Amino acid sequence: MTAAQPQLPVRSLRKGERTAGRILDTAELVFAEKGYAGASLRDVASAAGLRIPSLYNHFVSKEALYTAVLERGIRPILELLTAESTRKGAQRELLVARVVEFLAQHPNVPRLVQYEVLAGGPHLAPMLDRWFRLAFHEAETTIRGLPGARRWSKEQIPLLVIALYQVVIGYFTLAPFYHSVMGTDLLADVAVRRQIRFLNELIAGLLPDA
Amino acid sequence: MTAAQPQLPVRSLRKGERTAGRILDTAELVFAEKGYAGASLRDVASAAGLRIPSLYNHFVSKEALYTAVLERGIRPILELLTAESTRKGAQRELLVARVVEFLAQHPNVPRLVQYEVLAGGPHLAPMLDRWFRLAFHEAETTIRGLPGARRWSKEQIPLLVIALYQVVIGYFTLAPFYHSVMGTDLLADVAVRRQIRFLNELIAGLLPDA
Amino acid sequence: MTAAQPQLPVRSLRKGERTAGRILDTAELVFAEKGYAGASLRDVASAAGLRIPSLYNHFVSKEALYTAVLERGIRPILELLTAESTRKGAQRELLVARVVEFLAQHPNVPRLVQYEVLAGGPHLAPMLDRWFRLAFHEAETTIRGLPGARRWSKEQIPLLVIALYQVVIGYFTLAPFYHSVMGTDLLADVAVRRQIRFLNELIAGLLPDA
Amino acid sequence: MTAAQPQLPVRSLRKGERTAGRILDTAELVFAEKGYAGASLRDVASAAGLRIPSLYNHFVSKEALYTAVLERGIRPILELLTAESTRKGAQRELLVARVVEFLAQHPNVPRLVQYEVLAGGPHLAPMLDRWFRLAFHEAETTIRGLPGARRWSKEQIPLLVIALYQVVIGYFTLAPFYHSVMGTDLLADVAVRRQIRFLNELIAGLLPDA
DNA sequence: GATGAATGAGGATTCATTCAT
DNA sequence: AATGAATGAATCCTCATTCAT
Repeated sequence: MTAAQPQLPVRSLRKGERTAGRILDTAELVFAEKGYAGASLRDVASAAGLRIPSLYNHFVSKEALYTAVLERGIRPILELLTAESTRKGAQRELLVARVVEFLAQHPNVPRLVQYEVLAGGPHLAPMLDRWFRLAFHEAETTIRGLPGARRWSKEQIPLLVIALYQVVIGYFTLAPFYHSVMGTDLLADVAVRRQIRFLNELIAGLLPDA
Repeated sequence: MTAAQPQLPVRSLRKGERTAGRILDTAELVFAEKGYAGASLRDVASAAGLRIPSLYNHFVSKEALYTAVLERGIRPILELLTAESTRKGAQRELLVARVVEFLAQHPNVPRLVQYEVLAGGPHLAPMLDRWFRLAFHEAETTIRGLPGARRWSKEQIPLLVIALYQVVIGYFTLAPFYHSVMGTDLLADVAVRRQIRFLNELIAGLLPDA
Repeated sequence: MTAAQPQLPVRSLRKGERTAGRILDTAELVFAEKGYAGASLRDVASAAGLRIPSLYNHFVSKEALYTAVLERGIRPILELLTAESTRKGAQRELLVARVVEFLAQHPNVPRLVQYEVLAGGPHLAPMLDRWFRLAFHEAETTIRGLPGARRWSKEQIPLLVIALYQVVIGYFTLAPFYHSVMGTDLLADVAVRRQIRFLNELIAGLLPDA
Repeated sequence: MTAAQPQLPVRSLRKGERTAGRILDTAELVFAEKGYAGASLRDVASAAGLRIPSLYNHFVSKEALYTAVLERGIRPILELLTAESTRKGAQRELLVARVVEFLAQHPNVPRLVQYEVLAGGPHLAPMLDRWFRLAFHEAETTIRGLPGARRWSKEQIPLLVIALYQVVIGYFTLAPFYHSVMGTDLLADVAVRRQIRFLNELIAGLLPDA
């Protein structure tokens, strides 16, 4: 507050901000595992090394914490999409790779989104709404501009978008369950790279360049 | 259920069975909407026109009711898959159509499955386990036997199966949210038929016959 | 439910109704002692010999219980006033006596009312509102019709009503505190009879008949 | 407060004392509105433009703050009574006027007192105890010495005191509620003067000089 | 078979208080 | 002197479950 704190580095966070970040991290994990209804503040607090009331020093309610988690998780994807949407279509392979790589590093996010979609989410995350509309419209127009899109009728384009969305998101959504049932860890590095390659070939198959 | 109840017409069910069925129906809806954690017996009971304790005359616990709902929802798909798996590969288009048609008529089922998969399900539904393994292995071997499979490497086949699974299931999972956000009802008859056609073309595109 | 319960006497209450009544009784006491904010459901439950959740089998919330207590306490006075208001003015001594006797037998009621008045009550007890308006208007017109009212100016009548209200109610409101501080029990039978006599003389002094 | 702080002008208060005074002011308001149980330190702090922990720099606990508010509110009345009690009986009209005027300028005080009386106060305000005993005894002996007291029996004198107490205090206690229900502001200047006149006439009626 | 009543366990949230800064 | 952060205790309330009717 006074000018007498000179050497405080720009990057450093105050204690409260660090705690809030830690809460966000653990809450993201808990919500991604159990969904909003299934997650209790007790889970979040104990995973964060706090008592329940302490959470209220950083977030005004369970719901506020949840939406904060959601916002923080989704915003980067949003930015990725809006940034990439200005580029030329030829770089669409890169976009898929980037999104998948981000999701692979934040595997909680697709789970949060899936839970939210299942719950009918909008009332909990109005921003999800925007994102969906944006992403789907964006994808549709992008695909329509591709030469390979001639294979699909006008009404099939949205179905293609939905399908791609499910393939991309669902891979991560399914991962833990797939691991426990089939024994294969889809989140391992090799697996993710393989999935990126697969997705590119899939897209190439569905939207051939020539 | 057995023929050993002489003085009742074959089709008729005892009152208790009718009530149990009604409970299953409403519970399926409630669980599909809110997931296991988010659904309360109060929701189920009031939707069924009963008081909570009455549920216990038909199911020993919330969990038992839930697994009964799950079993009843999944069994037909299981039977569909095992029955179809004995047929020749040329009929795979039919299989997709049948599965999708079943899901379209029971749109709660894919939602139940998705919630369950997200929750890490096995401990709640041991039968889901069997089904997954079976379905995925079945699908893999079926695909491997197709001529169009040459396009995909051995390691990509499971990814293809996962992708197809997500595309089929996810269509219904997403439907309510898609409706509320985009205004299009994916569960309408036309939409479902369009999706079946789309899926056949998609499969044809990914696994060309020649 | 069936006609097979013949000898059930009309007066008898079902178990649930008895319990609800008991809860109302103890809640009245607790709320009268501590006010709405100061009373906890724990107090009420343990005084009623129940656990807290059981209260919710009979009242949907703390507030609902509170308003039920308030209604039950105030209604008889309301009826007393409306019934008496049709009588001739000469019997006003009787009215005071009746009200005071009722309050003496239900000493919680004036305390509930006082707490409620202090808290600004209306939002908790919309019926209190009606009662107040009714009682004050009633009293004003009654007093205006008396010969002794000539002593007071038009603007003083409401003040007289307020004063009488405070004297009547306040006697019981003050009783427990007065007892603990001065050692005199204002709720004892003799004391109440003395107060009735005093009130009549007071009224006679303020509104002399001739 | 003491003259021993040379370099500060006599009237000025240190910053801390100013803050403490502000806290007392807002706490008085909050406690008068909601009572001790219904008021939270959050209410007090935010009304005072502070955060909760800051209150503890000035008062060691909620209870200490409360009793400080009570003391500060009641002391002037106490002083008024003890000072006036030495005067001659003929000036009793002045006494009533002074008390009522003080209460009109500090309408929170009668509310605090009423809440406290309802709650059975002594344990929270041992000083209230003294005051009550003093005030009631004082009033009794004063009244007994008046010529008009012959109308009342020995046992009725305390009842008369109680009645007068209720009339004086209750006017202010009722004011906010009366305002919201009847639309008349009893705390307005005219209303207060009218009440003073009314009280004098009331006393004159009950204790006629001749 | 249906239900009112009762309850242990747990839900989110508020509160008064403390302490380090 | 002011406050952000932390917390034990208690708040109201919901939940799944049981039992007597």
